[in-house]
Amino acid sequence: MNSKRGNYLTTGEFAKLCKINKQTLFYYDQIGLLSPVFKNEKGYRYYSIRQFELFNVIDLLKDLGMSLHDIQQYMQNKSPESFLSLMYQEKESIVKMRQEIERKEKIIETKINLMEEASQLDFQQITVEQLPEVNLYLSRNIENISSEEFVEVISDFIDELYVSHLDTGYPIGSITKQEQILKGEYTNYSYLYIEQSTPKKGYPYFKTIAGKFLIGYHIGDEKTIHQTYNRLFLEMEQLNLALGDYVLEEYIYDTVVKNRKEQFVTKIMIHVSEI
Amino acid sequence: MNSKRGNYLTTGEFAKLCKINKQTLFYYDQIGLLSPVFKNEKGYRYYSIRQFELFNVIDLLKDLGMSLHDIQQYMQNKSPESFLSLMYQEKESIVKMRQEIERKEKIIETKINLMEEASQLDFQQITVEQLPEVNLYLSRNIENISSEEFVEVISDFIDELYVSHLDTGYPIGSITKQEQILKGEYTNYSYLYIEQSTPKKGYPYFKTIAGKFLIGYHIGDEKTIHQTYNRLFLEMEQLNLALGDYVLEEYIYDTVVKNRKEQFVTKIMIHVSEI
DNA sequence: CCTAGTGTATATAGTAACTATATAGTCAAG
DNA sequence: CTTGACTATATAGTTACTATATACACTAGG
Repeated sequence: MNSKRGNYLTTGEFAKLCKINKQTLFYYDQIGLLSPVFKNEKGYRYYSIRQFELFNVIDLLKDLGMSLHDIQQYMQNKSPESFLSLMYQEKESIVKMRQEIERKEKIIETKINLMEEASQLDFQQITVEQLPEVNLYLSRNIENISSEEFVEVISDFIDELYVSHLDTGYPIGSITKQEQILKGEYTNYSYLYIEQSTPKKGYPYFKTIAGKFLIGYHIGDEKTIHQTYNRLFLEMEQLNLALGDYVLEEYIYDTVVKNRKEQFVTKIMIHVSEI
Repeated sequence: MNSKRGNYLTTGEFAKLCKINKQTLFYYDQIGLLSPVFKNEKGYRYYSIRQFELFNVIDLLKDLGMSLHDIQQYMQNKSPESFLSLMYQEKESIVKMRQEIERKEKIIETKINLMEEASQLDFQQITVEQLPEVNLYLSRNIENISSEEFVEVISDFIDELYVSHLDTGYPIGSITKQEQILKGEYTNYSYLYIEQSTPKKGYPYFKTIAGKFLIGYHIGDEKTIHQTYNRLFLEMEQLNLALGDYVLEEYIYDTVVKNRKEQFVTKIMIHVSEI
C-alpha cells in the first residue's frame, strides 16, 4: 500500500490541489514561506497532504490582507496559543470586511436603482410632485464662502460621510435658498447634502424635507443652468406657483457616466407653494 | 463667492479627500485613468469635487477586483447604459464575494472553537464517550492504493470540498476499518473525511456516525502511532471493550500550529462495543 | 535502447499597482 | 527676502506573483 513515493505530491500535483500556479510554489519555497517536506537528490520537491492544510491557512491569512512577510513571521514561531490569538484578531478583521462588502453591495443597489429610474425619465418634461419625506444629511453652510473654506467644508463633510458610513450611493446634491435664487445666484449654494434611506439618530445636520416641488432637468454645463431656471420659472408662472424656501439640485448623469460636460444632466427641484 | 481657485482642489487636497497617496493621483493621471479637470500654466493639477464621485466609482470597481486597465476601458466609452450593465455585473460578483467572506468567517469560527477545545484537553487521558451523530463527508476508498491512485483520490476529494463548499475549517481525518487495525496496518486508511456541521442533502459519500468510542491522543510522528494504539488496546482490555467497526483519526495539532512532527497531536477515536 | 513527450528544476525578466526618494520649481507669510 | 510648506517630474524600489528560456529527469511506445 501507498508504495514508493509514499503519499507525497510533486510540485505540479500540489499546485493543482491548491489551485495556484506552480511558479508560486517555487516562490513560496524560495522565500521560505512554504517549503516541501523534502527534496530528493535530483532536487525534486515533495509535499505532504498535511501541507495542504497549511497552505489553506496561509491562503486564508493572505486573503484577509496579511502580507506574506507577516505570515512568515507567524509561521516561524507558531504555537496553538499564537494561532488562536491570530484567529481572534482575524475574526475581528473579517467582520469589518464583511460589513464593508455589505455597504458596497448597498451602494451598487442604489446606483442600479438610480440609473434605472434615470433611464425612464424624459428630461424635457417639467412636473409638479408632492414629495414624501426625504432625509438629507447636510454639510455646514457654504453661502458666500471662500475657496479655502469651501475645501475645508467639503473635506469635513466627506470625512463625516466616511466615518459615519453615510455614503449609500446617492449623489451629492446642493441646496440653494430662496434668497440666492431671487438674486439669480443659482450656484451660490447654501448646503451640500446626501440623501439617506433612513435618518441616523443622534447626528446633527439632518434635515427632513417634504412638500410640493416643481421638477425639471438641466442638460449641459452648470454655467448655462440659468437658462433652465428661466424655463422653469416660466412654467411656474403659468401654473400659478410661487417660489418656496429652497431649491435642490442633484446630478443625474455626471462624470461617472458621461464624457463631456455638455451631456451632464442635473435634476432641479424647486420648492413651490400655491399663490 | 467661491473666488480665485473656483472650488477646485489641489492634488494634495484631493488625495486627502480620497484617502490615498498623492503619488497615486500622479500615477492615475499618468496612465490616463483619472486626470484633473485642468492644469495651470505651472503644471499644477486641479480637481473638481465631481471627480470625487468618479474616484469613488473607480475605487469601488478596483475593490471588486477590476484592473485599472479594465476600469479605464470602461471610462473611455462610458454611458448610462454601460454603467448600468457594469453595475449589474458587479452586483453579481459582490454577492459571490460576500458569500466567500461569510464562508471564511465560519472557517475562522470553527478554527477558534477547535483550538479552544484542544487547549482544554489532557492528551494523556483516555476516555470512553458516547458520540452523538456526526456527519462525515467521505473520499473514495483508499485501501491498498498506489501512490498515483492516492494522489488522484485526494485531488478529487479536495476538488469536491472546493466546489461544494464543504471545507468549513474542520481538519481532514481518516477512517481505518477494523480489518486493517487487526492486521496492525494502522496507516492503511480506508477513507479520508471531513466533518460537517450539517449534512448536505443530495450528495453521495455522506456517512453519519454515532456510538461508543474510546478516545486517546498520540503525540508525535505518524510512524510511532502503533505505540499509542497498543496503549489504547491495553486500556480497552481493562475496560472489557471490543474493537468496533472502524477507527477515526484527526489531527489536533499539526503543521499549522507546530513546527516539528514530534509535537503533532493526533486524536484517535476507536469505535468500541461491550464484550 | 532510443526517442518523444511530459514532467521537473533554476535563473531571469516582466507585470500591476503602487510607494518612496531625489531634485527642483512655486507660493504665501512674516 | 527668506523660510516652510506646498507643487512638479523622474526614477527606483516593493510585493506577490507570472512568464519565459534553458536544461535535466522520467516514462511509455516503437
